[in-house]
Amino acid sequence: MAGLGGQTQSSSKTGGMSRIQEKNRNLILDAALGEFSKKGFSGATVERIAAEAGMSKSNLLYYFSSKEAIYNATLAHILEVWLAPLKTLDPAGDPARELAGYICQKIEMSANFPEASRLFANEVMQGAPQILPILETDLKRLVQEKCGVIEDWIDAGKLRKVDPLHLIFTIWATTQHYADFSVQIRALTGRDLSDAEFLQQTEDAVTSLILNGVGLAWPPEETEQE
Amino acid sequence: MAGLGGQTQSSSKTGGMSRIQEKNRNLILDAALGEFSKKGFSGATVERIAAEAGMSKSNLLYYFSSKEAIYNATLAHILEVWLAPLKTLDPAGDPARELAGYICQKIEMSANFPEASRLFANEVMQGAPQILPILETDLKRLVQEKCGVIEDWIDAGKLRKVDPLHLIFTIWATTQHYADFSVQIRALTGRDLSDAEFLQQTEDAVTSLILNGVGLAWPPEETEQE
DNA sequence: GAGGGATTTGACCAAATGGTCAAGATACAA
DNA sequence: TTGTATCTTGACCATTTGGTCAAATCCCTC
Repeated sequence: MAGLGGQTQSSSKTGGMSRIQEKNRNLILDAALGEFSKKGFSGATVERIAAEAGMSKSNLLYYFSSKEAIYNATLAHILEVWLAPLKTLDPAGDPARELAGYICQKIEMSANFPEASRLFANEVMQGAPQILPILETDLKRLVQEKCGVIEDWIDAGKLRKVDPLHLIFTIWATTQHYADFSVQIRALTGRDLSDAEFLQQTEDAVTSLILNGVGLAWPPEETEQE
Repeated sequence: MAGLGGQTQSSSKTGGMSRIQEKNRNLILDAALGEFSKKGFSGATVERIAAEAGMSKSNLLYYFSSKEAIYNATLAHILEVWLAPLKTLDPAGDPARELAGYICQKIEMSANFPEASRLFANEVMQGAPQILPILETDLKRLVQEKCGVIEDWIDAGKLRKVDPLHLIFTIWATTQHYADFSVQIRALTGRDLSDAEFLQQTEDAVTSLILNGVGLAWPPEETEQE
């Protein structure tokens, strides 16, 4: 495995692709996400991905040159949307609302795209063979920027003094846990995030725990919305 | 894979085993933990485990009848110690100290046995094919008991009203994150829990975040220790 | 130190799997 | 319609890998 290089030209760019190509690539990526997230890279088989995508293995290999290529494309495909929520943390916004919003976004990602979460978790747990470079550059830059935002909130006295890095890690850990360990959660509670009521409960519990953890009142006093 | 049944007679019971047997079984289990945690069940190979344990594949299969048997034994071997900390939550103790102690124990488990954490995470993420029954019985019972303890603290007014289940999930998620995602954490911070200073920082940050999250003062006022 | 069970191993096997290839089917432009 | 590029597939191959087996070696008891 050689790391996800530049050849992953366009995950969503439709340019220069026939209708058939675009349709089949999407079918494959969807199937691959299911298979890789369920079985991990080694446990996944090209044959099953092809079957799930409704085509022959040979045909799949016409679109992606190797198993690793499918894996990289799948990873690239989800990475963007997966890391997006953090970018929305607005320095100018109200810290409590910003953090609560971020937490809820992440929990809803876990609810709506649990497979993406597990794929990402799997990749990182195996040592991030493909995405390590991205973590060390793009993600690191983004995280440092947002740590700065949180620092500023702290310096402005809006937040209790907390290490921003560990706050971010805690938010990631907690929110993704509900996707990655959903089987365990279902075993213990009989429910998971696909249950709307449980989702709401989870958002409330996690948000209130973390917001109070950083010294912010939550839920905000309902004096006036405007 | 048929689930980890009763045939896993004795993970630590030394009875009825020659010295050679005990030595080799331990060598194998150690090697297997490394391999399985690094590569997952499918990615691991019996040959590599054997090599790591310093014996031939054939010999390994003399001690464990199949790859799955090694995997189950490894899982059983770590499960006990992995879930132990929760059992120490003492209803009679001071909630702040009890929770802080639990959190630190878990973080230190992540520091000292990151492979066990990743093996466990891997197993659960794949749907817990082997340990689901244990989760649904033993773990469920234990968690319910400890939720009761936390409820009692809340009813006694010692804790802010929080869903105990989500509190436990948050603690698990946060503490295990530092082991399971250590590669990502190293990519972002340049350090991980093997660094004593970072370990201390992490314990402080996580403990303070969660304890304050449930409405407990932390660190406790240093009035008098006795 | 001889006998016998426990331990160890290399040779081997069968199944699974990633990937190739050449031939056939399909869609689309002229 | 027809020719060509795109798309699709079954047959096939090489490698990996879990597991078997019989033969050899070791260890321990008597």
